[in-house]
Amino acid sequence: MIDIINREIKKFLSSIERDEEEINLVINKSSTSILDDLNKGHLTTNICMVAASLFKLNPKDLANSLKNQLDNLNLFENIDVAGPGFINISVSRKDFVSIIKLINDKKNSFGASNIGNKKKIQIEFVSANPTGPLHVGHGRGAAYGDAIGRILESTGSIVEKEYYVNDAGRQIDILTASVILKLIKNDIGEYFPQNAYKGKYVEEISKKLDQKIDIDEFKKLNNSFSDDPEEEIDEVINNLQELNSDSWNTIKSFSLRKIVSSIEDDLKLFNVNFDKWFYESSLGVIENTSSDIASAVNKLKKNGHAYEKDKAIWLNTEISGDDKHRVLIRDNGKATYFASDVAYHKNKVDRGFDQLINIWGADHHGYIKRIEASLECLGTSKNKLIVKLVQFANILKGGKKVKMSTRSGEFYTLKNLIDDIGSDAARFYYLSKQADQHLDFDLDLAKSDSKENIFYYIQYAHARIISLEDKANQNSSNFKKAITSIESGDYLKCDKLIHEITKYPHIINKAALSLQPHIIIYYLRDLSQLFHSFYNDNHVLSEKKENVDSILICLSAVKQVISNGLNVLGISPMQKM
RNA sequence: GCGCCUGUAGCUCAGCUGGAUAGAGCAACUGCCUUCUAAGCAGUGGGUCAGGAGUUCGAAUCUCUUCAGGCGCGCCA
Repeated sequence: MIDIINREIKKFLSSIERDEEEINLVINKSSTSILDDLNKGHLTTNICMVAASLFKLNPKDLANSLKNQLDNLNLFENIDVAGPGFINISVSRKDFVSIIKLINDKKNSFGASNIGNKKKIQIEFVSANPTGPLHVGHGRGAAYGDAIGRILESTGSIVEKEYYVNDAGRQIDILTASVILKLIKNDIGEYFPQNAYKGKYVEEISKKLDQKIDIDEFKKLNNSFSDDPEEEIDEVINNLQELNSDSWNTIKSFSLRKIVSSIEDDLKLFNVNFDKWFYESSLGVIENTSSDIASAVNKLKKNGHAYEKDKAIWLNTEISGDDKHRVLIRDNGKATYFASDVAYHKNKVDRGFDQLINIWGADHHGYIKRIEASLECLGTSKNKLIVKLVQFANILKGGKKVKMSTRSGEFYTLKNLIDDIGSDAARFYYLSKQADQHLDFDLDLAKSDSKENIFYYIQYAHARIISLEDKANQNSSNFKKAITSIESGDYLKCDKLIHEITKYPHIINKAALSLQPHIIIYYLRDLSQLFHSFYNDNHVLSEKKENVDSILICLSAVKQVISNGLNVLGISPMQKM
């Protein structure tokens, strides 16, 4: 219906003799949409006001001529010119209620579209260092990345979800050292460097190690190290590596494997599944000229964006407005983390994605410009990459912030959260606020049984409809599959609900285009609120037979929309509460 | 100092590619369960959209500026 109106608007605009460019501008700046308030009609367009301001015409005059043109189509029930120049349109009753049948026919696929045009999109998210369990901060990135993946997929994009495993850096050496120190703790008097990982999981990994690994050499660990915590941990790492490099490597890869698989397990519990786990180490080392990392750096050197200064290799990142040049290869010959990341992004581009989406913690925002610069330097538009920042989440328990630092070892993990309130509620609350804004995640609220707990409020609507259907089936099983009394206009009390479910596909499209899952949550709350209100005002099963038939079919569409909305967020609708 | 995010009701937040009277929930106060799930519904009160200036027929929304809060500014990862 909106398409028809838009076509007429185009015709209308061409009739006022303006060049095509101007007309397109008007079309882009205006919008034809579903009216918020059903009392005003079903659809609305602000086109006349936009055109009036651009063409210096009177908006009401424009609106009246457009109204006449639309009237002549004989398609609509009623057309009003309202306020400063809105055109509000009411469609026929038959068209208005047709959405019910459409939803019940399309079922799970209602709301799906092809606006994504089969674009190949890669989303990289979570990508937490594999040095410990995921904490609640990572959970937000996981929920967000996975949700936009689902939304984009349902709107016709081809999505690949990827986790980048930082397995090549110093952090893994610290982890390895931590595990070894736990192994030999009885021989070295419980010595433990300040900067080593102290969490319980470290000891658990050490206990799972194969007994046959030779650890005797490690017991000869020096007994004095630097007072500086950073230097201390490096000295310990070097010392351990020298004592037995074979065992070191074995323990290192074992620890990494254990951590990655526990991260994977936690994410599965959270209903997040990655298509690919990409290891930083697979980019190779700079010394190997055929490695990804060497070829990326060489390409940058060749095309003049990278240069040598003070024995280091620098990249000129000013192309994207970065404020200083960045080091790729240190003066000691080792590649920086940035160099790996440049190579990684080159690798992604080479894999042929149309769009890359990175979801990063907000503390990485300073990093965006240099990565964009590296893409430009490698001959790829920086527009190929979208970086979405996820702000921190504070977890509140009893009104107090819950700590989450990895080093100290004591922290509230994502797993703890899932055990506490369940994966669905956790995902829901993570998604309930725009990702790039601070979130206070109140655990007491997530468990509470009031209307303030929107998660249950929405689930309750879904469960109530199912329960109503069950009751109806017990009473009598021969329901007509027809909405006769709603269509005829005999029964009007579902109209607000019908109007609301009409909006759903637009909501999904909006969420997809803006990468904002929270839009769906607020929509579902509004829909649920309309349902609860309807449910309280009307005792469905005591209505006369034709009405009951109609209402049940309508509510089944409402149920379907709630279910689709939750599913696209990775949340399972509840059948019973 | 520079950069990014934020400031909307007492509290937690929607609304932001400019559009109709700025919305929810909580908290406060009133009502509604011998009938389909009260984790529900209906109602009342509550606003300098942080302050100021500008652009516009029209600004919570765009621009500039001030103030306040969070985060980031390594040859760390």
